[in-house]
Amino acid sequence: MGSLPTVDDVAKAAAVSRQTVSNVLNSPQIVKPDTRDRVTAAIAELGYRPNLSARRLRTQSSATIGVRLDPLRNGISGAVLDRFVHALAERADARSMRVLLFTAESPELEIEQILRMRDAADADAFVLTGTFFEDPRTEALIEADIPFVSFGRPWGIDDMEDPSHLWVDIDGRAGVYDATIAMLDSGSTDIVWVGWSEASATGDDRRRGWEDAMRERLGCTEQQLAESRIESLDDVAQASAAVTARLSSRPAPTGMVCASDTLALGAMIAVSSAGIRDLPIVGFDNTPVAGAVGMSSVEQPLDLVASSALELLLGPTGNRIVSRSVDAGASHRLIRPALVERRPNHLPLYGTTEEAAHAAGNHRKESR
Amino acid sequence: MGSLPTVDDVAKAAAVSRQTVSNVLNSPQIVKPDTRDRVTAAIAELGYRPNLSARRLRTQSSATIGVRLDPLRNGISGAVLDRFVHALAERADARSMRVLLFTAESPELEIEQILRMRDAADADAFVLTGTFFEDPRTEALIEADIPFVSFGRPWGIDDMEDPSHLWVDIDGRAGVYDATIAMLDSGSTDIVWVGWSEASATGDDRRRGWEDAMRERLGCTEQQLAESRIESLDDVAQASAAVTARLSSRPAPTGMVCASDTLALGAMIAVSSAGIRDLPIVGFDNTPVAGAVGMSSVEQPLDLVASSALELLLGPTGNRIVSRSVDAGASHRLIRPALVERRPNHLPLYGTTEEAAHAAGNHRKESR
DNA sequence: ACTCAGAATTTGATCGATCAAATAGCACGG
DNA sequence: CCGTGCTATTTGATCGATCAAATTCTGAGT
Repeated sequence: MGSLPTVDDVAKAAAVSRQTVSNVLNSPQIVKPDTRDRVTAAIAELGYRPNLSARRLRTQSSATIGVRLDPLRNGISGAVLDRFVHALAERADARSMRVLLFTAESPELEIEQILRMRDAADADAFVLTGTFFEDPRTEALIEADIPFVSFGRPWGIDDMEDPSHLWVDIDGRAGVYDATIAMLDSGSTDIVWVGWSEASATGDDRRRGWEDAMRERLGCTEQQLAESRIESLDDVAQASAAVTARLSSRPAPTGMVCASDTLALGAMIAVSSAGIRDLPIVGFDNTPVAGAVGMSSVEQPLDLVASSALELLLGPTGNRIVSRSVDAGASHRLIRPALVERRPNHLPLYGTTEEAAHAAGNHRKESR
Repeated sequence: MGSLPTVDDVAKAAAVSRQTVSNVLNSPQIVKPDTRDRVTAAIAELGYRPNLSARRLRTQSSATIGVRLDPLRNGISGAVLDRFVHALAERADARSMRVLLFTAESPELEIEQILRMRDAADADAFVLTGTFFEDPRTEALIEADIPFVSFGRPWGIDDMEDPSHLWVDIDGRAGVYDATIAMLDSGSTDIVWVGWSEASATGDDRRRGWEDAMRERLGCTEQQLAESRIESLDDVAQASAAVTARLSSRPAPTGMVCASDTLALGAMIAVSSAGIRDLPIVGFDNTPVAGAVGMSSVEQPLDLVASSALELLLGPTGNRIVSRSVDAGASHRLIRPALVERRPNHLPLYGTTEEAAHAAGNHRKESR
C-alpha cells in the first residue's frame, strides 16, 4: 500500500527507460510495437496513471478549460449559463479534458484571473460567456495570445469575420424567424413582438427574426412593425402589465412571439386574464417554465454549442490546443436554434378538467 | 515580456532566498515582519503568482475540489444541482480553491474516476451530490481515505453519526414543517400533502414535516393523515391529474403542501381548473417557476450548503484539507431551509386585470 | 564578554513527468 | 568491413515550487 506507481516503476517493470514509457503515452507511433505492448501491459499491471501536476509543470499545459461563472442570479433564464456549463463539462470529458470553474466580479478582474490561471497552467484555454457590446475581454485575450472561444458573437468591437476570435453563438434571429413562420403557417396573421425595453444586441437580433418573417410573408411596413411591438423589462409581472395595457387599448393580436420565456409567461398571464383563449404564444430559451405551462419556445441547443466550442478550440477530435485557426470560415459557428412546439395549452390554467386531462396526455407523450 | 517571475526572481528582488519567499506565502508568521514586507513588496512589484502545478507536484495537493455533474436532465427541479455547483464555485473561490467538474456514467465509474483524480492530484477533495439508499460511493471513499463531503445525508448505509462521513443536507422535514405551520397559522385547517408516488428517502423526509405539524397542531390520527395524501410522479401534468381526481371525489381542502415545485404547479393548475380560488399552495425548491407564478415555496439555501460543505472539509477558514474531523458533532450539518412566502397569486392566471396589476406590484417589490 | 536556546534564514534534495541531446541498434550500399 | 543514415531507446537537465536539514542570527542569562 505504498505510494502510487510512477513512470520509473513502469519502466522498471517493462525493462525500458522512463522516456520510453512517456513516449508510449504521448507519441506511441515512435515506439516499436513490441516494446509498446510490453509497456502497455506494465501500465495496466501496475495501474499506473500519470501525475497530471507533474505533466503540467513540465509541459505548461493542463488539458483544462476555464469558465467563469457569473454571480448567482435568479430568474427564469438565469439557468441557461449553468446548463451550458453542464453541457460543456460533458463534452470536455469526452475528450478527456476537464472544466475548471472560477468567478470574477467584473470583466476586468476576469481578464486578470484568466491571465493568472494561464500562467500557472491551471487552464490552457477559456470559454467566455455572454459577450456584450464593446466587451474588453476578447481584445485582451487575443492580445495576450490566450486561446479562447466565446459563447456569443462579437458585438461591435472586432470584425465578426476576424479569424483570431473564435466564437459560437445562437442564431436568435433565425430561431425567432422560424417560430414566427410556424405561427403564420398555422393561421395567425396579426403577430406582435414582445421584446425587451432595454436595448441589447441579443434582443435586437431576436426581434429581427420576427421582422423578417412579417415583412417576407405579409409585406409589413416599418410603420406596421413598429406598432406591433410591446416592450417590457425581463420580468413576468412587468411583461404581464405591458401586455395587459396593450390588450385594453387595441384589438387583440392573433399571436405573440417573445424575446424570452419570462416575457412569454407574462404575456400568457395577461392573455388569460383578459379572457382570451387559444392565442398562440412562443417564448425563447425553452426553460423548464415553458415545459411546465405547456408553452412553445425556441430552444438553444446548448449541447451543440458546447461541442462546437470545443471543436473550434481543439479541432474535431484532439485534446490539445491547436494554434489558432487561420481559416476564417472555420473560426465561428452560428447555430440555428430549434422551435419546440407545444400545444398552446395554457387552457388548463383556467379551463375544464377534461381539457386538463387532455393536456396531461399530451405532456406525457412529449416527455419521452 | 519574457517568462513569468518565479520564486527565485522574487527572492533576488527582495534579497532573500527562495524558501523565505515560499514562507511568506505559506507560513507568514514565521517570517520576520521586516523581511515579510520586503518580500510582499517584491511580489507585488513583479506581479508574481505561484505556479500551481509546481506547488501541487510538491505538496501532492491541488486546492481543487472535484464535483461530478449528472447527465443533463430536464425538468423544473433539474437545475438545483447546477445552482449548487454554482454556489460551491463561488464559495471555493473565496478560499482560493477551485472547482473541477467531471462526469461519470454510474456510481461505480464515478468512484473510479475519483480515485484517478486523487492519484493525479487533480483534486484533493470531492463533493458527492445526491446520495441515495445504499450508496456505494461513501464507503468506497472512506475506505480509500479520500476526503469528501456529501450533499445529502447517508440513507441507510452507515450511521448518520459516523464522524468519518462528512455530510451536509437540507432538513426537508423542518422546511415542510415550517411551511405547514405557517399555513395553519394563516387559517387553513384541512391541509393535504401532495407527494411523490415513488418511494424516496427525500420524499419521506419531507412528508414527515407535514405529518408532524398536523399531529402537533390538530392532533391528526394516522388514519386522517393517510387520507389527506395525494401522490403523483414528479410531473406537472400527472400531478394536475391526480389533484383534479381528488378534488372531484372529496371536498376541497383548505391548503396544499407539496414535495416539489413541479407537483405544486400541477396542483395549482388543477385547483384553478376546478374554479377554486385563494387556496394556499406551497412548493419545494423555490425554483424560478415558483417565482414566476407567484407561489410560495421552501427554498434550499444552496449557498449555505456550499459554504458548510467547505467548512466541514477545510475548517472554518483554511484552504487545505484537514485530517478528517474526529469530533462527531462537527462532522455534519443539517440545514433548515427557509419558506419563501408569496401572495398566493395564482389569481392572475385567470383573474382580472386589476388583480394582475396588483400582483405585478407585489412581484416587483419581491425581486429586490 | 560568553554561552546557548530559539528564531530566522538559507541550502540541497525532491515531487513526477517531459524535453533535448546523446547513444545504441540496424539495414544498406560501396 | 566500414561508414552512412535511420530508427529506437536511454541519459541528463529541467519545469517551479516545498520539505527537511543545515546554518546563521538574536537576545536573554550568567
